[in-house]
Formats: sequence, structure tokens, C-alpha cells
Amino acid sequence: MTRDIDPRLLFEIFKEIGIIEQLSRAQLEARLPDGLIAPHFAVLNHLVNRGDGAVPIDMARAFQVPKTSMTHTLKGLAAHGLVDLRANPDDGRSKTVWLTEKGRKLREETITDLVPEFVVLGAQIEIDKLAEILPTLVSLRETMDAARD
Amino acid sequence: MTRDIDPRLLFEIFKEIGIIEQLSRAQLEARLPDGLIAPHFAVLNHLVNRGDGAVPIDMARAFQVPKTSMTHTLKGLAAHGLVDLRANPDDGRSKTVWLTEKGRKLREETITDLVPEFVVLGAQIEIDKLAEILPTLVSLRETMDAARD
DNA sequence: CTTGATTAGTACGATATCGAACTATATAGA
DNA sequence: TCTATATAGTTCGATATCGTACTAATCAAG
Repeated sequence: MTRDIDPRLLFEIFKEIGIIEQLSRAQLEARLPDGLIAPHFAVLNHLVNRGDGAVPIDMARAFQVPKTSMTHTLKGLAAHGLVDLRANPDDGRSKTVWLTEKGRKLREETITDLVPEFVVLGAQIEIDKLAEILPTLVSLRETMDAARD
Repeated sequence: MTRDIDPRLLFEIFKEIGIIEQLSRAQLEARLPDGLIAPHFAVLNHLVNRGDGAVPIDMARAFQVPKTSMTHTLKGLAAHGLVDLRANPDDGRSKTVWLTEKGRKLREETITDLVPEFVVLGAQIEIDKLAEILPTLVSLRETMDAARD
């Protein structure tokens, strides 16, 4: 016997997720230098996690943003000296993105700055419950991600 | 014995939430008429849930956006004939926001359009798990919301 | 009441997002 | 090899977001 989902459940979940996203983004951006916003940080973070030398179009796809938006974000990061853009030796149309020491350091410091905030938050909610939702969030994200074709 | 949270857990949760928010917003906006985006829908939805006649500044606070952004969003909704802006009889500085029949209908139809998408999604993930995360998301949102002073 | 401080909304400018159109390069098929 | 198509990146224009500054109305202290 299969059971259909109550659409209102997903509606509510997405509503809560939207609010949490907004609040967490505000917390992050409050700790970033002037002129930098969440997408800039996300790129720095991505480069640390996945490694330097990524191609802009791949990052645009990873973040689900138009390539024009990625161009703009990278331009901002480069202007702040946080990444270097180099030609891609394998493909004359594209570039590769490299973290500078400054970029690496900014990401590191921003995360450090966030930790106390996270600890306070962690003290006010049940950590076990938080740990439990992560796999479901990952699975939801993966399912939605796979569905976009 | 108290246990500190691992900041990486919250970091991961916020990362997943950020991605899910982006994907769900894309799904929503794909179903909205040209010129309308997620914030417009959020306002319509808010007015249905909380009732007509809300004051713009209160909605700005509810959505955690600057009042200038709310002015802009309401202007767009009014231009599309989805809300009416009227003077506030109780306060000459402010206005009240009222849904038009068209606005009510658009919200209704958009939700209807989303249902099939939600059903497909619901068929691919464990509904029980989804139902379980909602209370934790609510609690996380409430805690973060309360912390912003 | 009067006056100073506060509040709601808007105008404006800077930056962000994103679709359409364009350029340069790469790739695939004859 | 040629040529048509596809792809990466940029430019440009429209709209969105948001901080600053302003106006008008309200509130509060005396």
C-alpha cells in the first residue's frame, strides 16, 4: 500500500527552510567584509572543499546559478584579491579559478567567527535532533537535485 | 554533563538548507507569471494565512527584509493588480494591504500547480522522515528568530 | 499645547541577479 | 580538412535588494 504525501507537509518544510536560509545568510554576511556577500563566501568555501583550479561554468552548475551570475561573483572576488583567474590550458574558451592566500585566510577566519554563534545556537536546541535531520536534508537535496532535468 | 555542538554539523545543515531553498525557489518561480518572483508569492501567501489588511512595516519585519524591499515588492504586486494598498485609518503614516480576487486566485492556482511536483518528490523520499524533520526545523527557526536582537 | 524624538513610507544610488545576444574557441560529422 | 553546431565567457539591459537620506505623521515629555 502506497501513501501519497500531504503536499502541505512539503509546503511547510520549504517555508521553514526559506526562513532559516535567510536568517543564516544574515549571520554569515554580518561577518563578511564590506562588499562581500554569501555567494562570494560560498565560492571560497567550494574551492577549499573541492580544490583549486575549478572552471567557472562548473561552479555555476554546482551552485545552480546562471553563468552570468558566476562571472559577476568571480569578478568581485578577484577585485578583492581573494581568487586568481587564470586561462585554462585545456580549453581556450574557459578559465580556472585559484584561491589566493588572502582568500583562504578570509574563509578560515569567517568560519572561526561563526563558531561562537553556532555554539550558542547549539546550546539552545537539542543537538541530537539536529544531527538527525541532516541525513534527511541531504536526501531531500539529492532527490530535488536529481529531479532537475 | 553538557556537550558542545560540533560547529561543522550546523555548517552542513545550513549548507544543505541553502541548496534546498534555491531549488525550491526555482520550482516556485517556474510556476509564477512573468514578472513575479518568490517574494511576491510569499506576500500573497502571508496575507491569506494571516489575513488581509496587514501594515507593510509589519510584513517587512515578518519577512526580515528592509522596509524599502517591502515597498518595492508591494509596488510590483499592486502593478499586477494582485493587492490593493489603502490608507491606514489608524495611522496616517502607514498603509494597509488587501488581496484582490486576482491575487487570491493566483496564490491558489500556484499552489495547485505545485502539488504534482510535491507528489513526485514525496514518492521518492521517505515521508516519515520528512514529517520528522519539520518540528526540528520549526524549533531551529524559532531559536534563530528569537536570537536576532 | 509645544517641541523633540520616533516611526512609516518613499526616492535614490550602489550592487546583485539573470535572460538575451554576442565573441571566441572547441567539437563533430561529412 | 571544412563547416555547422555547441560551449565558455562577457556585455548589456531589466529588475531586485538594500543602505542612506528624506518627508510626513505620530508619540512622548514637559
